[in-house]
Amino acid sequence: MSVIDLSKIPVPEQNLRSYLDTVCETYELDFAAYAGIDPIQQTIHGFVNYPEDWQAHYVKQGFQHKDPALLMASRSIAPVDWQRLRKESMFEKILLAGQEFGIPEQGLTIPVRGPYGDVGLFSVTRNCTDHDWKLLKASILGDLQHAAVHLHDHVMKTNILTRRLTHPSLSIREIEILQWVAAGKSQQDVADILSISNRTVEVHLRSCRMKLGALTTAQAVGRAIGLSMIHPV
Amino acid sequence: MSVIDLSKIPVPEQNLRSYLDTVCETYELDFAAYAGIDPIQQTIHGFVNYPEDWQAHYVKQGFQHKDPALLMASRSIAPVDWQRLRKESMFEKILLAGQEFGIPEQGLTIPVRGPYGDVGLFSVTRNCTDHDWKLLKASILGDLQHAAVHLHDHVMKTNILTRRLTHPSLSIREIEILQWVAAGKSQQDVADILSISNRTVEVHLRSCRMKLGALTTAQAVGRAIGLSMIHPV
DNA sequence: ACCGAAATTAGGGAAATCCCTTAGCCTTGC
DNA sequence: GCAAGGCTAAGGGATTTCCCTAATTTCGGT
Repeated sequence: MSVIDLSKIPVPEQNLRSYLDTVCETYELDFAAYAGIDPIQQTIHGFVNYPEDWQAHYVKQGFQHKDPALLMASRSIAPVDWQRLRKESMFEKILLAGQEFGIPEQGLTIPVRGPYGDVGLFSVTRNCTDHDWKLLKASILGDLQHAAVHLHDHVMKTNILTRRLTHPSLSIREIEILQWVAAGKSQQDVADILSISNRTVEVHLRSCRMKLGALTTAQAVGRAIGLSMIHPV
Repeated sequence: MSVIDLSKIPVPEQNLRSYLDTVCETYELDFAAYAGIDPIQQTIHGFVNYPEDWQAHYVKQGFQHKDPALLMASRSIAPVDWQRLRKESMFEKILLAGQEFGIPEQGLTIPVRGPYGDVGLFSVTRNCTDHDWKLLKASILGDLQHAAVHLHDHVMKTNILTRRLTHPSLSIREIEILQWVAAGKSQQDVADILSISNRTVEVHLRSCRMKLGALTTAQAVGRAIGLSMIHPV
């Protein structure tokens, strides 16, 4: 449950954190942050270009699990402007704490989702008036949205979050059978569909459970979906 | 600042079609289309400003279930340029069929996901050379991304899809029990944990299955995870 | 305050799954 | 060629899930 600084992880290409810097420079922003939610463990991994001390304070207080900006954005399709959160006490608290570290009041969090329940939250901040913020936002929102998608796509492709999503190796047959079970078929149904014995189906399912470390078939289905090895039907 | 404010568009669906027209005019595009995928029934609802006859032909052929542009975009985070699909025979077939109705070769499909497993696919097309398309794309991709997000957000906030999604409202008890089952607990385990009868647990699970339209508990777990109602454990 | 819909609680019996075991055939890799 | 692992198949018995029914409680609406 700790925030991992992805910028310290060796990435074949460019340092992701410097990408945030570039975004800030390009769009006249103060800070930018990316937080990726691991769809399996529900942990949050992030990298930011906030000041180190604010980052430390933020994590120490466990703000990443309470921050209304992240919570609301993780339930939203459209970007969430922090102005809409001002009435919330928890947000006020975080904002107040952030002021001591020079964190601006104006901000915006953009959610991006992938097909496997993965979520990326891209936040940017700027110290300015409400009016200026509105103007700035309107002019760069499209680009920020694009940047957010690009960022999350890149993170998911460079195995940072997905590394553990591909490891347990079910055989093709096992995945095939588990997919049918996830589609609501009984063992006998699957046996008939695949023209094999229901006993055989059961052996494969047991193998699936063992490999996935699941106690029941239902749990195995859940894990396999969480691991994006099969899809919910 | 060429982004269109979707929030000012009235509710009825006919106006969404006119929004597509507006997008096309603004960005010098020929056609635009939106397709929303119901995560439960796996059905596709859409509206387009393609010619009526192409639309009819497309649906009649069942292309919405085979179209590589839709399939790939529904598994992608980033937008999918149709140029990347040219090698696929099915795409070639659809493109060839579309040519008779004046459907351009250049196109782009942008996926947008919501927190409930809902997916919106926003496609635009333009008849031009590869080079011109590349230039156009680079200049408007951010805005299109933004438009796609607001389109899907708007549809989800007003449309039938939303009703389908918010309606499978499992009770707190049902979610609690399904979450335990997803964690590998048996009915009796859950009964002991919650200090209720295993019969009661079973009834709740049956209710879960019914509400989620699932045939088996394993399928219900899968769907609930797909809908982010519970988490894989 | 009352009614109805939904949630929560169970029991009994039928059906399916799960576990342990053995075993032949085929492919892949060293 | 041989070993390892995947796919197939099966019996028997214990456990679990599933289906039908039904009582009690809770809660929003008139």
